Amino acid sequence: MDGNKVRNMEEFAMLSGISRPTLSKYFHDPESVRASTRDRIEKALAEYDYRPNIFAMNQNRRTTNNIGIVVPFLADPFFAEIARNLEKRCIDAGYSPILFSAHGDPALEVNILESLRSQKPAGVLLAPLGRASDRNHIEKFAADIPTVLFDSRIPDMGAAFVGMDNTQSMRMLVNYLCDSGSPPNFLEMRTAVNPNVNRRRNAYVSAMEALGHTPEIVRIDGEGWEFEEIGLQGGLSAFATGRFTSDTILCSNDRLAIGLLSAAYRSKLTVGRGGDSDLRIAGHDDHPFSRFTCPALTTVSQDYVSISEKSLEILFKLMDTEKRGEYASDCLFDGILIPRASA
Amino acid sequence: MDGNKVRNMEEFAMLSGISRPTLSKYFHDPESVRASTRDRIEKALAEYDYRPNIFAMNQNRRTTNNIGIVVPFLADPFFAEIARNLEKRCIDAGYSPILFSAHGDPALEVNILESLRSQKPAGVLLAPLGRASDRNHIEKFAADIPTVLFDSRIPDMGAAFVGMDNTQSMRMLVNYLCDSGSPPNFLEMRTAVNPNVNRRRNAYVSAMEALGHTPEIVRIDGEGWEFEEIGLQGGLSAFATGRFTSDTILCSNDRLAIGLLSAAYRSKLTVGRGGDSDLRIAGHDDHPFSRFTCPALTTVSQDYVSISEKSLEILFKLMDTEKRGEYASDCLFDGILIPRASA
DNA sequence: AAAATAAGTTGACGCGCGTAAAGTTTTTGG
DNA sequence: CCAAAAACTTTACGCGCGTCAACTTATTTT
Repeated sequence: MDGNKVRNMEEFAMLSGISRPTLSKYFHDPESVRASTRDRIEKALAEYDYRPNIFAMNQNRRTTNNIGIVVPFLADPFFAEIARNLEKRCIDAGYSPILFSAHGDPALEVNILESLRSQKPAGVLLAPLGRASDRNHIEKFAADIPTVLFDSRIPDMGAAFVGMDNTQSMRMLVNYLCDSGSPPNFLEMRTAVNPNVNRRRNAYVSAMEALGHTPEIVRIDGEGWEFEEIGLQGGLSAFATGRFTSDTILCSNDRLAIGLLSAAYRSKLTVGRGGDSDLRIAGHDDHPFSRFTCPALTTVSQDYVSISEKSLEILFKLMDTEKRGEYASDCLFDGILIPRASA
Repeated sequence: MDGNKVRNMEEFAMLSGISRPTLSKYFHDPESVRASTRDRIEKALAEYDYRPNIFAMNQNRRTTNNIGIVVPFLADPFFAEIARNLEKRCIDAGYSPILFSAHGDPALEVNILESLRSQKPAGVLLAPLGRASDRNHIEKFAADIPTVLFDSRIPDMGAAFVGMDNTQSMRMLVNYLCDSGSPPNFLEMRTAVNPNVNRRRNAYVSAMEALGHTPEIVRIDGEGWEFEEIGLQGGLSAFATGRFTSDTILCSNDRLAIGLLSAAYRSKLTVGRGGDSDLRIAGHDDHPFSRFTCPALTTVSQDYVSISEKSLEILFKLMDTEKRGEYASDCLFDGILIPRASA
């Protein structure tokens, strides 16, 4: 391009010899104009430096082509990874993803939704904070703007949800652990951050009972989203005070398990499924780092790809349709057991 | 609020009894109107549901109050963490951060800068991909929009940079390792993703030579940003073929070290600074997970807080001033040695 | 209390683009 | 080849807000 900066569409219309309404159509959807016209426009585009003013564009449109992606805690690689997946898919579908993290703060989550509102996004993919979320606020938001919740379900909410079947996955883990060694204790934080944890605990209990074992839940202190640190500190004190009644410990998620692995190491306890180890430890989520822990962590894989794919599939339907509520039913994926060296 | 949706500023002016130009001033800067007027406006704001249309607001402004934050790879918790820091500071300063990740893709990085351009951000904080970045493009961008580069310096670029002093930090690490045991080998990827790695290697070499030791560099194969996997695979094969000439290995960054720890574990090599261990391993960056590896990783801390603080401080100056170039000099922070159990 | 200053009001125009209506040209299809 | 359909052009208005000029009112200053 000449580097000739073109001020506005009017001027570009002059220079390109195409009328402004046609250009407007083109920029909204290049396929909506005749191929020959498209060629002429693109030739001019190559010659002159013009890009439509997005603010003026969006001012008059009811919705933009932005898609909001909101996660509760981006410093958690699990969410970073799924956000990456979602972003890529949005771009491929011709949308502009805008990424937000609530950083574990419910007030910030509300702020994000508010500012998202004024962005007039075409749709929003929201992994809520969970327990701490302002349920009412989210429900109103989802009523106004096409929204798909993922990862963490909020009970009794009439919005679309995509996530994993915690009951299935925990049962599978419990069965595996009982098959291959002693029945596990369940390790969780005293204050559950989201409903997934509750569901996992309940699934643990019923899976244990179904096998005729007595469930044993160990709760450790700690608030917030620094799960590894909580797992480490809680693990150290639990080992020191002998709170575990089994040599096998099933953690409510991988990050807690990573902390617990660290606690075991520091407590000179060996972890592994071999008979010569002191402990077996398993997690849940197939966190990106779980493959690299020492030993590698046995876990259940959340299928990032399927979840992000399905989330967007439903969101696009929601955006197309006016009949919301049609997709309000949950879409749950089965987890896949990832047996590694730790259990 | 009544929930009375107010369409536009005109209507809100009627309802509140304040003239539109004054409202406009208020929304641009609440302090710019008299306290009594401010009170009246805020009272009305509490009563009616009105928020200015951001698209119409930004259309006529030369810059918005958005600040772009661009990182090369958000699934790396190091960047997630620093992004969190930057975001928070932006919000506290009254700006709206917009977060982007290039996901390791140079083309995407260019796209991000392009779309950022049309967002008219007040400023941009950019951690470039590094070697793969389109240097020219970034330079032009920084010439037009107040930009502070961080983490990865791009050589011969007349833009402000905030980062750490790799030379200092590596020298410190080398000295520490040589003091406490045998001189280290240096482990790096064959294809450096960014200039930091080169600087670290050179610093390693000169620090070793200064101590009268022969530097020994081990390069492993692998492309992209999946450093842990590369460290694991490269480590496994390096251990198997006996490529290390020392029992102490200094990795060019923590993520590589995490992979190497995993490789050592799988190769039945014990890691630690005790005399009874087979290996010592150290990293660089104080990655959020390095505290939880088994054993915990000895490393050099990048001071997230100082870096993000300084980056924004310089950016704000850049945004205020027209005299760019004044802050073009590098601002480097010293690393802090974090000795842990691994070395 | 009058004069000087600061703050607010009224009225009007412009930003860049969406979009509708009416007319013209091009393409398509029988 | 001609009629119908599709695509394009011209013209014009509106969106919500920024901002300027000229004027009026409220607050300070001496």
